[in-house]
Amino acid sequence: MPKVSEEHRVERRDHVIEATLRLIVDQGVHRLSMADIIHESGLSAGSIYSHFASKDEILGAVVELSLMTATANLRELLAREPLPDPAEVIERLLPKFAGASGSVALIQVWGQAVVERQLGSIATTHVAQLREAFDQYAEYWLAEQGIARPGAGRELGALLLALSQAFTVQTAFGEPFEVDELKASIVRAAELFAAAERVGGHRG
Amino acid sequence: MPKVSEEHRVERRDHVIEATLRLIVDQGVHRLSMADIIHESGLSAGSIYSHFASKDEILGAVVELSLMTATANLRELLAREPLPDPAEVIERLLPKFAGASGSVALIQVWGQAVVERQLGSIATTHVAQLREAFDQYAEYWLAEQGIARPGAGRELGALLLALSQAFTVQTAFGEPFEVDELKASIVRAAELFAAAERVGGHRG
DNA sequence: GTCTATAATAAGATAGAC
DNA sequence: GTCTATCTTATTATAGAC
Repeated sequence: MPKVSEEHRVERRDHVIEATLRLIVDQGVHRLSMADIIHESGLSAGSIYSHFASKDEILGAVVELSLMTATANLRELLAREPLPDPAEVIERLLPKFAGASGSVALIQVWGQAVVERQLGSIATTHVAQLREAFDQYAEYWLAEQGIARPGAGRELGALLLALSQAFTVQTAFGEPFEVDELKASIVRAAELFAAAERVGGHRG
Repeated sequence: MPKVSEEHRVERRDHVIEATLRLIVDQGVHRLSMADIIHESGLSAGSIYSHFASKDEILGAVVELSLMTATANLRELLAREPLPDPAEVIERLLPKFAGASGSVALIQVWGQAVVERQLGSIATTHVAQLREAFDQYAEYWLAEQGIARPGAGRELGALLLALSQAFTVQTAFGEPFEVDELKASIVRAAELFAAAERVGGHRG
């Protein structure tokens, strides 16, 4: 196995993937052409096609990277001491690009994943992992609040994942959404959840 | 003003818009070609171009219709007696197509709106209206629960709008999301909100 | 208004030299 | 592996008859 060559290969692929991601943020998937990717990456057509079989393969790699990034970020947050609060977790899920860019990219990625079989199955895998990470975070966070009811973590995890999706949508849109208001909603929802658990657990 | 002609015009436009929407649900915006629209609508190229200046104009109309539909549906729900519960409201927001299709279309529409200036401003308007309708629904619903604190409607409205966005994402994806779990989250969040208001109002 | 046929261009992918 | 040049097909939009 030639090691240098392998490193080079990965480096080149990442370079192309990131150029593509930038383009998607700027102009959207539906205006994305190979000519754009060639220009933005600074590589040539021949070079790109020696690393990717097709434009679709590049898109697949972009989808995978985007979704993996969110899960990786959440896992990193899970390991922090002290544990970040729910609003912070959701805010730091997409730091690949600053501000709205990560959200814009992710929404485009969703649009692809929802419509293309192959991308959809990639997405399913990563989303399941993201969900697990959220459940675990919720469990830890509830434990800090002195709550340990089995199942509570999963319930709050579901809510937080849902709210993180809303966060993605709203930051991508910008106007007329207000990020601070949404963050307040998230914090409040989590607090209400914890308070209710503290008082009486989940009433059926 | 020739009335028949005007009706005809609107009818033809709607026909094209709905054909386009079907295609978007099936194959996504990024694979949408005029040839597809021509075939799916059953009209000819010449006919379509006599009603729309360009493919982009068709897409704009699709975006506008999709977003208007959600607001219109919510307003209709607002007028119902008895008032539907939060989970039902969110579920019935996108009944234009049954099941996941409405969500799939809407996610595609978001992807477009987030990236194209012109579509973005259309979206901003409609989203603001949707938000207002949600606030009002929340106010009514809280009133039914015996809660009338000024501002409470806006707070719950923000939460419900956010959760409706998550609902759109999750129904569009399908696996591994579970709609019933999300609906349970929505109901529970609303109930916790109401319960907290009943006990002590919003603590700062 | 609507149709068929087609012009003009854009886009994905490959060939072949280095 | 990488480049330039190019092939081939798709694609948007229009022309002109009816």
